[in-house]
Amino acid sequence: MSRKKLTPMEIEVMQQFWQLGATSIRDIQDSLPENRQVEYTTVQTIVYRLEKKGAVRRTRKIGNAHIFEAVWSRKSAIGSFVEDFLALFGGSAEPVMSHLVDSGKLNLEDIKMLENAVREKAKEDTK
Amino acid sequence: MSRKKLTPMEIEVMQQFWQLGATSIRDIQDSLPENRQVEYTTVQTIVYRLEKKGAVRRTRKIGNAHIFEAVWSRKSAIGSFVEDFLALFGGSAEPVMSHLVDSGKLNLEDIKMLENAVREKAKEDTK
DNA sequence: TTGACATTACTACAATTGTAGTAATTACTA
DNA sequence: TAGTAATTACTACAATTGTAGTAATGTCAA
Repeated sequence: MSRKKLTPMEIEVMQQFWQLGATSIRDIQDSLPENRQVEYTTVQTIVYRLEKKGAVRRTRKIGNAHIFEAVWSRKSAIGSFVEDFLALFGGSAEPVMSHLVDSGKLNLEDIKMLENAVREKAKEDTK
Repeated sequence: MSRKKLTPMEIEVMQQFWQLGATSIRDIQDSLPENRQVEYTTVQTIVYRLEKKGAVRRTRKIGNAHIFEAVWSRKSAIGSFVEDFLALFGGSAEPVMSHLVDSGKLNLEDIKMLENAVREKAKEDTK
């Protein structure tokens, strides 16, 4: 069913849901980073759009306010983002990895953990 | 100077420049994947926008046609894409790596190469 | 119960993006 | 050199995105 894509601003709001769990629009607004403060109704619009896309849903009301929660997991959102990204640049993970190494975002420790993860996965897969 | 961001369609066209080198709009159009065929003037618009952003430039004319070439390298474009992506999801490379492992896009051989690359880089850095 | 404050539901709007049409111009061919 | 085919330069336009305003409604405290 190929879920609709999220825009950067929508992701930013989703981050808050992933962090806070079920919560109100006001709380989302308050939890945005200082340098990203926007009006209440701006957050509201984004949340409504996320709802329309199926990324969040209303769960209940507290007083006057609707409480929303994420429907899409962070993991899956990251997954489709990475997939789209890779597709755009040819489908291979290599260029991304190269960049991470070049920019110093990956050290030997990270590599070690990755290696273990890959081994684990291999074990899982053959089970 | 924080270069302007490229849209997905613009990236798609840049891919062709990176592949073909200096070339004409017609050739870009022809080289797009079959499932992405668009009108000549569509490609033209994208190229003009890329030119405005400084991502490509005109080099010379062949007959009637302008020849354009990439100004921004593939490597740097990928770099800023990855950076933006990471920033959006918290700045750490971890979630991306996890996805690559989970989706089977990284195997032990890839890891080995990464490890070497990291070691090489470490050596470079201390030099 | 009522009035103030919060929240909702709805509308707006400019910039960007993907897509393409059209008119004018250029260049090669017969 | 004149006609035609390609290319350019310019314009258009709907959908999406980021941002927010406004009017109506709901809720709670006094």
